Amino acid sequence: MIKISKLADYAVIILTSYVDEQGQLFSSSQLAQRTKLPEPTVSKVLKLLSQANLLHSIRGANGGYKLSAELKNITVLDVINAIDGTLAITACVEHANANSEQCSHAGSCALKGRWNIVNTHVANALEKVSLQDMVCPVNEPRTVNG
Amino acid sequence: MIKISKLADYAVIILTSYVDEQGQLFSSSQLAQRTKLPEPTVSKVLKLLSQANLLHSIRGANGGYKLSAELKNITVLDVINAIDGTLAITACVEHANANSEQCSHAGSCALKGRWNIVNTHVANALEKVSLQDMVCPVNEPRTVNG
DNA sequence: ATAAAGGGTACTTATTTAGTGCTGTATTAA
DNA sequence: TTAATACAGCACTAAATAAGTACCCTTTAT
Ligand code: FES
Ligand code: FES
Repeated sequence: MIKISKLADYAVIILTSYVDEQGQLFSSSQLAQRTKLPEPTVSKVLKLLSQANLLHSIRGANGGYKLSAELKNITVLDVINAIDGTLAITACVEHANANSEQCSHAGSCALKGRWNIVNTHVANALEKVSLQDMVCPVNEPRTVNG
Repeated sequence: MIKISKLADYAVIILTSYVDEQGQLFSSSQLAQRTKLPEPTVSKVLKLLSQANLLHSIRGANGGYKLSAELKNITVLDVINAIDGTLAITACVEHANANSEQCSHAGSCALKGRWNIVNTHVANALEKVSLQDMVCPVNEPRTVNG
C-alpha cells in the first residue's frame, strides 16, 4: 500500500498547529499538549523537522521550536522529505538516487528505470499542496467527522 | 516512507512483459519465466490482477492470462488499486472512504479531512502514467543500469 | 549550581508486507 | 472417464519496516 508514514502525518499536524501563531516559540511539551499527541513521539518528530530546517530550535531553558518559514511556503513534500528522506517510490528509484548497484530485476525488466517518471509525478503532486492549504478554513464543511 | 508495494511493482513488470505480444495468452509459469520472478509470487499477483479485471483468466489445461486492455489504457493507478486496494494516503483518508468512525486525531486537529486533497493529487499523478509509458523505448538511454 | 529544554543514538515492540502452502474447481485431451 | 494442467481462494509463516521508548549528553536562563 502506498501510504504516508504516521510520523509524517504527525509532522503535518504539529506544523499546522502553529497556524494562528506563526513565528511564535513552543516547547516540545507545549506542542504535545496542543496537538494531543504523545510527547516522546512529538519530540522525535520535532528533532527531524529541525534537522531539515523546517523548524528553528532554541536550546536551553525557555527554549523551543519556531517555524523557519510561513506555512504557505512549506509543502507536504518538504515534510515528507524531512521525515522519511528523499522520496523514492520504488527500490528501483532508490538505487538510481544512490547510484548504487543495479536494480534487482536487471536485464529482464522492460522498465529500466522508468519508475523515475512516476516518482517525479508524485513529487510534483505533493509539492503542489502547502501546509496552509491543509488547514481547514473555519467555516468550510468538514469532509470527515474528526 | 511513501512507497509502492513490491507486489505492485511486480505487477507492473508482469503486465509490461506483454508489451510485444498484447492479446496473447500466457500461463503463470510462463510469465514467471519471462519476468524471472518467483512463480508463487507471480501467481499471487496474477490472481489479484484478474480479480481487478486487468487480466482475463482462462482456466483448465492450456489456460492462462491475457490482457483485458491495451497497455496504453492501463494506468499505474489501476495497478496499485488492483494490488493494494483503493489508494488511501493516510489513515484519515481511509476512515473517510470507509465512512467509519472519526479520525483518531479528532477535534484537536486543524486538518479535518484535508488529506483528501493530497490523496486526490497523488491519484491524479498516478493516473497520468500508463503502462505503455513505463516501457523503456528501445533506443533510449537507460536511467539506471538495470 | 540547578533546572529546563533540545540533540543524538540505540533498543524494543508493533505492524505491515511478502512469501508459502494447501485444497478446491474448471477445462482439455487421451 | 480419468488424468493432467492450470486458475481460485484462503490461511498461515516469516521477514522487513515503522513506531515507540529509553537513555545520556549539551545548551542556556535564572
Ligand atoms: S524495476 Fe528497476 S530496471 Fe526494472
Ligand atoms: S488527520 Fe484526520 S481529521 Fe485530522
